[in-house]
Amino acid sequence: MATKVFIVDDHYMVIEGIRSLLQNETTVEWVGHASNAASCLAFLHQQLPDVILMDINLPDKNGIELCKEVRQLYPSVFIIGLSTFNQQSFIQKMMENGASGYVLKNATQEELMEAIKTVANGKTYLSDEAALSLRKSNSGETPVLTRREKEVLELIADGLTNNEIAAKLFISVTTVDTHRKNLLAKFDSRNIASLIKSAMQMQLI
Amino acid sequence: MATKVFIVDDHYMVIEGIRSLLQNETTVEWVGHASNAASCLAFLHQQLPDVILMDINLPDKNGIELCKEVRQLYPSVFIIGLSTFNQQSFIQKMMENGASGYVLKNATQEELMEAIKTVANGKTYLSDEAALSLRKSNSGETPVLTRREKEVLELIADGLTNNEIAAKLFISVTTVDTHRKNLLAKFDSRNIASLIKSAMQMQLI
DNA sequence: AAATAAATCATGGAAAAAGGGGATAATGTT
DNA sequence: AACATTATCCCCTTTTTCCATGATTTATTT
Repeated sequence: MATKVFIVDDHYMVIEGIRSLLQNETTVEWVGHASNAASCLAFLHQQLPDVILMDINLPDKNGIELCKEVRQLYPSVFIIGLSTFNQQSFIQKMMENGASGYVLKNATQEELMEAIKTVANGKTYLSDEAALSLRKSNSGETPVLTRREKEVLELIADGLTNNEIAAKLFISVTTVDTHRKNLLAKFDSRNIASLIKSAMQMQLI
Repeated sequence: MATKVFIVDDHYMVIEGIRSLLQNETTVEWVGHASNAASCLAFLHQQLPDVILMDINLPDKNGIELCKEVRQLYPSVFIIGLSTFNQQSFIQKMMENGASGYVLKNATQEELMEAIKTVANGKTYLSDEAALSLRKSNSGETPVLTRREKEVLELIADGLTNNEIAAKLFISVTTVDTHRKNLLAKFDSRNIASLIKSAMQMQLI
């Protein structure tokens, strides 16, 4: 029996591309597509595919959240993350939220088919590039922030001073200062300017 | 006679999508595709299309530079920028470097066809979203920086202090401080943290 | 229960940035 | 030549950040 595949992507050209790649495959059945999270959920209410190819950038909700929701509601449906960029943070978050695979949009037909087949069998598929950039990120760079640190970081980036942050979070200024110091250490930055730049590049803000 | 169209995009799925969208069109002839700047230039050496659909993110060179080069070498070839995002800065730069149009990757078949037809006739085509975000950027926000200010901004973002920047640029610290103050004013920021965030969002760093 | 990690608070001092004011030379534009 | 912009320079004050060092109370995990 053919594997039922559903696509969620807001880029018409990508949907067309995938459709064209899959149309000659007999082991795969295209059951439909959605261009946003809402219509994806509506579709799943009617019919369940085996595998969903899901873009991480959607207009109404980000794919990472949608991934989590779908997995909770329908544990039998496996999800493959789909993205233009192979950014560690995205791949990681997607996998943490229940995705079974990750494929870049420059994947070949063979790669895509292998991903679908692998994931449909309950296994995990990572494209070579994605696996590489995951390993790279785990073996260095991207710091792991605590909840509080993230919170403080956001406020710093919004231009608040330590005093203002302290007032806002109902904590002492010295505590904010400590968080700030820890942030600088974790990012290996000399000052807030370069810290913000790094954090933005790593998509942490 | 059919309009000869060539595609430069490093995403296989997008190429497939466009090919599929164009294959039933009799007024358009698909003459080939390239997945990077180098092989695009190699192709043009052999054969000249009427219109090139060009992604702005390419592995070896960014589409903006490639656009400029192609227009200088082959003024008869018109270029349509192609991108996932409708970011003012990209659209603007692409148009400044000789592109005749800009289309988002979520464009419909009709939109794409209209863009190709319009551009092939030597006119300009901007997708609605692109035109909107261009107007938005021109009518506010994004500050215009001088050469020196940009230079200083980069160094600040790299974590250098005023003293270090002064030493590096062979100017006085007070001058650097003035540039800093002007930057803060232009970005309407209270401090460097929020300035860097804004500048990163506006793709100025 | 013990160990680890996270969040909290503190002191004191040096360095840097932010905010206010003003001024002159060099370029580019009309 | 007149004007506008850009780049350069200076002083002074206050605020904020950065740095070093240390410590206590909550979670969280083993």
